[in-house]
Amino acid sequence: MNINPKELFSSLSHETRIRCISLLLQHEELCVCELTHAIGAAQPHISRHLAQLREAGVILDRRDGLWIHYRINPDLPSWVMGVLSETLHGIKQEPPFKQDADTLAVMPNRPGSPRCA
Amino acid sequence: MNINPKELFSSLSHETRIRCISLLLQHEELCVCELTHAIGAAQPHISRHLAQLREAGVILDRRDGLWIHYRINPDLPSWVMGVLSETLHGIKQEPPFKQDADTLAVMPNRPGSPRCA
DNA sequence: CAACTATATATGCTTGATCGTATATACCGT
DNA sequence: ACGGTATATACGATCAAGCATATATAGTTG
Repeated sequence: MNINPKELFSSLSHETRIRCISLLLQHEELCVCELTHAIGAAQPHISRHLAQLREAGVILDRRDGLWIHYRINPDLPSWVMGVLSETLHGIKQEPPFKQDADTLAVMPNRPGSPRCA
Repeated sequence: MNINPKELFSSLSHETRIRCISLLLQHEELCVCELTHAIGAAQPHISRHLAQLREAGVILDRRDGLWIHYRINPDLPSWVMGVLSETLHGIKQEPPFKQDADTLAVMPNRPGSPRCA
């Protein structure tokens, strides 16, 4: 796995994309409808930004029936994982990131069984 | 000191700006002519990108006669410093960052006395 | 296979970033 | 005050990102 810093930081320079990454760092795997619900934006908006993160190699997707589950790419270089976890640590209690996590936590009818607490 | 992640990552999503940050993380303080020489770009190009980093709050400047010395803002939140040092660790041996550091090391006629090794 | 759900992509448009060059500002030495 | 050096900003043009809406794809269920 390879990624250069400009690509990485560009992929993170949009609030929607940071919100997705923040949620994915806290949940291992999430499908588009969960991200869409938590963030409260239109579905094509979320999909477009997830596609950018996927193209940058930051996240991976997995189809499961109707749902497509996204997760952080586990093969990212360790410095990139370091950047992401420093960021999560710095922002997860701040708006809108905290609210996103809370909204997701109480989301009804989530597909599949939640994979982590 | 406050900075939000979108601002931070936008300020880092240009190769020139990452190159400046990488050098500044290794040198405490550098003037524009040193950055210009190390990176090998036109002076207005470097100045413009330094201004963006300054406006984002990532770096500070200090005038000393003709020279303006830039440094990493020491009051950045610790997660931001974490992001920067993880990045430096990941890239400092890679091109063009390694070459920039080498070019700076052998630069003749550097202004002032170097403040660190 | 038709209707439905979840997700992705295309289209036309608007906005913002970047570039090269030219010029302005600030300070120093004479 | 003048010429020179270091740095910053302005200008006009180009290129990339983003948006909202519409539509396409893929899978599921009846």
